[in-house]
Amino acid sequence: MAISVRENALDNSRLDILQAAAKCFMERGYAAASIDEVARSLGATKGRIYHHYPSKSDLFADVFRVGMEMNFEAIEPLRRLDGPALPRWCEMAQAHVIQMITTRAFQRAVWIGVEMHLRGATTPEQRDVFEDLIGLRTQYGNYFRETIAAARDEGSMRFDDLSIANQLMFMTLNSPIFWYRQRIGETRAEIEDLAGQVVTFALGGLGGNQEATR
Amino acid sequence: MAISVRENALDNSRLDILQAAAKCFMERGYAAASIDEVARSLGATKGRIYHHYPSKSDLFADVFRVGMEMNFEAIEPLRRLDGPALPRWCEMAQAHVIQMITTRAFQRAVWIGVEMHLRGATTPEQRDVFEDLIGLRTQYGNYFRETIAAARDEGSMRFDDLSIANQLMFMTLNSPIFWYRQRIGETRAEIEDLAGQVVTFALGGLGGNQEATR
DNA sequence: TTGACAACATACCCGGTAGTATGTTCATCA
DNA sequence: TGATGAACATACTACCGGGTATGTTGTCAA
Repeated sequence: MAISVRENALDNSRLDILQAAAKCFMERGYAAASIDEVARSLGATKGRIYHHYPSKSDLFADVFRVGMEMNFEAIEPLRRLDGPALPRWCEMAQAHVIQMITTRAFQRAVWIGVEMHLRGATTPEQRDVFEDLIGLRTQYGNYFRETIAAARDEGSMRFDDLSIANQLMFMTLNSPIFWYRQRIGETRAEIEDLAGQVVTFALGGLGGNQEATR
Repeated sequence: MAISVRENALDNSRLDILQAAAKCFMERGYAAASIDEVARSLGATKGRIYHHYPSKSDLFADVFRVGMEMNFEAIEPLRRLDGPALPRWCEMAQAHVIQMITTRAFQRAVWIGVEMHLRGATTPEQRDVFEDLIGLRTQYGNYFRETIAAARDEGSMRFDDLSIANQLMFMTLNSPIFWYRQRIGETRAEIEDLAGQVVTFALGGLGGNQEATR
């Protein structure tokens, strides 16, 4: 059908914009990233972007949303696994870290958005849209929070305050968005090994029983 | 002496500016923070700030520098302690986290500066000044890096890649600059307990022998 | 007492950027 | 085949914020 082709083209065009925007937001931050620069990196002009998004804020929000949607997709099948919480957490954490690495630009934008919200660096108009996105992020975070709480109850993790533990865990698991650099010719196995080291660190931090999973 | 009084007044004036600037940079980020806003939070105008600093970039650099100087002061006596590396690391880490909490605005600015450098979001003029500051930060980081390397050699820590472990450790120890909120009537003991949880997480992440320190 | 200078405040310029208003082109459809 | 609208590009405005040029006030030194 012609319509589906057009809609597909539309979606592709929007996806291109989103990817370029994510990269710019990652490289410059929200305030310093300009719409002109996003357009220039696409070989286009502002007109193209403002045709799809009413404002810079809305463009950023869409990057945020798509980033979170990718995260949900990545762990959705894992969080429903049966059995003890510890191996389930390991699977979820590993998938999360790989997600941070492979969709780094989007995840960096998510981080920026969360940070802006925490700092209150949002205008009243942004507030409503951000509330939704932060809600998504909180829900996603709760999946992990519930899992480590269960693991603690099962005796396979040991930590004091749940909120603090969750904070520190995410700080660790998210950290590749800051320091990861893509190597030329890097294999999937190398990325998984890297992610494994991050997960191992987080597991240790949560007082996890290393022997039980190795 | 009259001169020393005047110089002292100068230093106090500059310190006020630095504190206000650190707070603005923390709340808005480098790009979004404006000189006018820093001045306004001091009940002053731009003139005062540009009298002491030639540019926004130099003001930021001074915040960065002072933040790092405070860090060095905090761990200098500890890093020279004799004995095994593990308890020394615990002391250093605890002091570091408390530093992150008590001088949060400055440390947040340090983070912003490091991030800008990593992203290459610096102008050629900023480059030279930033190189110095990043050097300070690297030197500081090496104190910890050497300590955990020693601890691993001594068998009291267990991790794979030293660089990654150091990255993840700092990510954990620095994280209060993002999520810590001052509570009214909070005691020193409560802060130390909070810091203790952060240090414990990092220690576990580094494969530290928990029993040896408790 | 007066000249000089530090420590600001005031007023201004100007480049960059978000957002808008208006073309332009091309495909689709009646 | 002509009309219509999507998907952009072009040209423009408004404003904010870094930086500067200049005025003002108080202090100290000779």
